[in-house]
Amino acid sequence: MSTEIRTRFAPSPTGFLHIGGVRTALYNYLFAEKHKGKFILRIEDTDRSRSESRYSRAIMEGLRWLGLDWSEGPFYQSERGQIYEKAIRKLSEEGKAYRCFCSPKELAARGREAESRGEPPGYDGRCRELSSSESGRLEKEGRGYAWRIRTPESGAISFDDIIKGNITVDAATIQDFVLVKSDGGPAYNFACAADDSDMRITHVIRGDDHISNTPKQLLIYRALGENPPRYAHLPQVHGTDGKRLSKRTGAASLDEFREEGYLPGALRNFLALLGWSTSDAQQIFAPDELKEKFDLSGVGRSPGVFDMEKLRWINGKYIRETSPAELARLAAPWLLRAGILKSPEDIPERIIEALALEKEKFSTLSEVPEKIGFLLRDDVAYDPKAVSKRLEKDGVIDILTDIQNLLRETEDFSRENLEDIFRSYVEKKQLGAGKVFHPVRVAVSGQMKGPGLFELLEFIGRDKSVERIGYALKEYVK
RNA sequence: GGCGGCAUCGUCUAGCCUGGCCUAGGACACAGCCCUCUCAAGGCUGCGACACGGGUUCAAAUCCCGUUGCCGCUACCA
Repeated sequence: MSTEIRTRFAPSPTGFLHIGGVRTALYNYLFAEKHKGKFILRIEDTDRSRSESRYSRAIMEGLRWLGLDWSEGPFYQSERGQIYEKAIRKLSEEGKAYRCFCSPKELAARGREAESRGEPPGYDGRCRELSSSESGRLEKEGRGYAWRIRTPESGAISFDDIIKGNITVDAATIQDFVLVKSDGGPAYNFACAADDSDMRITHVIRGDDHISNTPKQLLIYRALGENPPRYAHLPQVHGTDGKRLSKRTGAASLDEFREEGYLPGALRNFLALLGWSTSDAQQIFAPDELKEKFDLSGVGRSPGVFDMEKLRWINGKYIRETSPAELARLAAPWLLRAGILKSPEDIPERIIEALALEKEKFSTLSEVPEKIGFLLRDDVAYDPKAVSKRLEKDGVIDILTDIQNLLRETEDFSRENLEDIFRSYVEKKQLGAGKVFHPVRVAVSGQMKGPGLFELLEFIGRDKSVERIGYALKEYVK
């Protein structure tokens, strides 16, 4: 019988969800899904002064938006005190942890001293061999204390990382680090290992900035007498400048991507590819295809740079595959803000039609208003460049006049029929198609770019088209 | 400083474990062409990389050693 795969995402609520963290969450989710296991959410809020519940809420909302639904949790470390107390009691009884009465101030001072002497800073082991009577006396004096682990003085600690391979560290380089802080709360490594153990996590998938923590956590597992999970350390994600991803290099928090108008599916697709790939280098994945194909063996070892251009490309691909009606629903917040849409509940058919005409031109949802605005406004904004290039030319006056007359008489204003009319006119007059199409396009829309001419005319309608050509003739054509 | 990690086109990467099929493949971006009424989309072509130096071998991107560079940890932060 194979054991259930259990992964977890363990953010600390000290800020908004960073895009690197999102990728970590995604890999954990995908790995668990692929193996029909569980994906657990654990909020690491042991830093009482920096943790805020609004961040926890934002993190969860972000994960839900991305579709990374967790199967257990959220568990808050701040509510799991009994777990850590029980563990520390066991360790203390077995002599694997001890109380340290040195205050942070003293520690810092001794650390600086050691450094000035050219020695490595860090804990000097002063309280390690305190007798129980001394220890009791110090406690009665009312001195605060922290719990430290008794670390081995020699030997090798090694583990086989799924991504990085075998990693070995000399135990002597690991100090007696703090397990429980003097405020009674667990320190990171302790809370993490105690929880991973308690939650029966089978695979710890996290950023490789945690590699140096792993031996410490292994030591805790060993002291607890538990079997450690498998570890998979993901390479970091950097910005274009090679540093940690930040606002300066584009965007850093999930919310920013959401506000820019990236689709959750596109972001998942992009993030999955940032560090992972299939051997055939597939770029675009259908819904649910990621969780089938994802595999930790396809994760690379080297850090990656967040490529905004590629994200835009993927997002555009996803937008092109979205139906106009769905797209209208998704773009509603931006349309609303631009004043193009009045109510998100009631999306006019006309907006959906406009979207259908311009769909392949958006990279993000935030670009939608500016790109369909010219189709929907009543007054045409004539682009000066378009006017000078396509209207202020010889022969335009005759062409527009002819076309205006033809359109005025046209009952069937469908794109197909319009095309027939234009084609036969062009043929009859022995003109190049562009010679006719371009001025009409500008006269009717004010722009040089846009949908195909016949779709454009059909969309605008006969009366408006005729009227606009008349206006252009009067105002712009010489 | 110590310890650990990483190193293929500008970017994401395939290949590395199990040397030869690699005159190093794909994707984004960029350039050109095609399609075409414009802009896109799409198609095609091009540009473009094994960090450096030694070794092992008939043969190295792939194995070994060293150098360099970048990153992380070295907290009673997580």
